[in-house]
Amino acid sequence: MNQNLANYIKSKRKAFSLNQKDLAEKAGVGLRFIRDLEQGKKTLRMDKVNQVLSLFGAELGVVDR
Amino acid sequence: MNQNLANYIKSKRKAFSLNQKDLAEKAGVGLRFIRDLEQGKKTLRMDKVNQVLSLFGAELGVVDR
DNA sequence: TGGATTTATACCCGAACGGGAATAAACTAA
DNA sequence: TTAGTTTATTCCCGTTCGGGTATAAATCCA
Repeated sequence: MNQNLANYIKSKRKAFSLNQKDLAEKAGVGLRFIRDLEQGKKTLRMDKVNQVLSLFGAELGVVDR
Repeated sequence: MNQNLANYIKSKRKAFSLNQKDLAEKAGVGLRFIRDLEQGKKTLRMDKVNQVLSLFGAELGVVDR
């Protein structure tokens, strides 16, 4: 799923024609975080991830594996 | 959604007749973490949350808001 | 090909997560 | 009630996340 999360963010970002820096600013997180996120880092903090997802009308939730 | 995550864990835990201590041990996380989780703390680390969810065949994923 | 833009990697460091333990509170049963 | 179990609150403290920055690598066009 982490690959999915990373890909979701990456594709959404590109769909909005944003670069990582712009996305970081819009989401209110650091550039480093966007990079960790798009590279599938697994130890991210949920609240920060949700800050980014909310820009795209999404959030973290429980899904079946 | 955080309330949902908290409630999901809590109801699953009870469905398996586990107390927080047992769940913590089975998931390989600290008791403090289970408590933070069930009380809806938003700044949890994704990997730790997934450690717990995997016991119930679930995981964190992107969902619509 | 070369220059500009974008992305990736590496470092420092403050802030806070999470483990563990102690204590208190809440709940249940006898 | 009282004892026993479970859950909640609070502390110390090591580990690491995430911001910021600098540098390198990759990508994109003209």
